[in-house]
Amino acid sequence: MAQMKRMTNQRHAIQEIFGKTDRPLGVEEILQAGRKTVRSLNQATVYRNLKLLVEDGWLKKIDAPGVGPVYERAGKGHHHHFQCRSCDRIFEISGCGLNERIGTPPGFLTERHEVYLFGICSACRE
Amino acid sequence: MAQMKRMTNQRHAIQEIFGKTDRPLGVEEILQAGRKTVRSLNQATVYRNLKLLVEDGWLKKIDAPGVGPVYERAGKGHHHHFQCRSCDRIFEISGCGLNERIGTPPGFLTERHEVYLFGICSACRE
DNA sequence: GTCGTTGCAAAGCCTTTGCAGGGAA
DNA sequence: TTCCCTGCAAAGGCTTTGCAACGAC
Repeated sequence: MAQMKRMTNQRHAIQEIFGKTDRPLGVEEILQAGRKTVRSLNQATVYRNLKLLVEDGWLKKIDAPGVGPVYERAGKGHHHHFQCRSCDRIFEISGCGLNERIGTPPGFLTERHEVYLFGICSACRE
Repeated sequence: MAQMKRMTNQRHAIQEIFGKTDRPLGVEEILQAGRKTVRSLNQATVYRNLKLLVEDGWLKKIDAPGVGPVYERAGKGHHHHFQCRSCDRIFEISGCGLNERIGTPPGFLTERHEVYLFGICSACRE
């Protein structure tokens, strides 16, 4: 578990952003949104806080294929993600629909899985 | 489509590697394996040829979460991948196991999907 | 006053690119 | 001979790290 011993304006600003979004956010989005609250907010600070918040179990890092890492609140229950090939944004999708038993090779042990859907989001379809 | 106008020892060495493996390979693995045939093989050459072979439709690039990109022969039919958290190697798994009608949000259009299983491969379990 | 945090700049990775020489056709 | 391709080194993009100043408690 991380230190997280002091609450700063910067960290508070970053955490607040995740209360106002329903989709995972990338580093640059977080930086831009955070600067609306703390104008001096630095990239390195964002990286450091994201790392701490992940270690602390408050955030979850998602490595969606192709785009960089995105972050969402941890503890949301089992779900997967949709990635728009037009705007590159990631969206949360509910449910799972995967039969895990299928395909695990003999002798292998499957512990978890991730499903990514790719396509066009509703905003980009219009 | 790419140029690919001349066959070089370097490119031939890289292509040959994919005839001898049953799992997707990363850049470093390809470089090391290729140097067994062409000792002067350079990283930049590997990157350039991988890009050309993907554009040419001979290879497929897979962005597995967490590890860097890996490459496999194209045209293998619909399948997904297993990633070992011990050795980080990626394995091909047959079949799909995904219920197609899962969770695409209203207004979204799903065009394709990827499934990643994570766990321990048989070699690492021993 | 402590010492965790921040901003800035430098340093690290990984990947791409510029360039001159080399080799396939 | 042509000009695509390679090796090398430099440059890019993203992320991490060192360090002095700052500020939460």
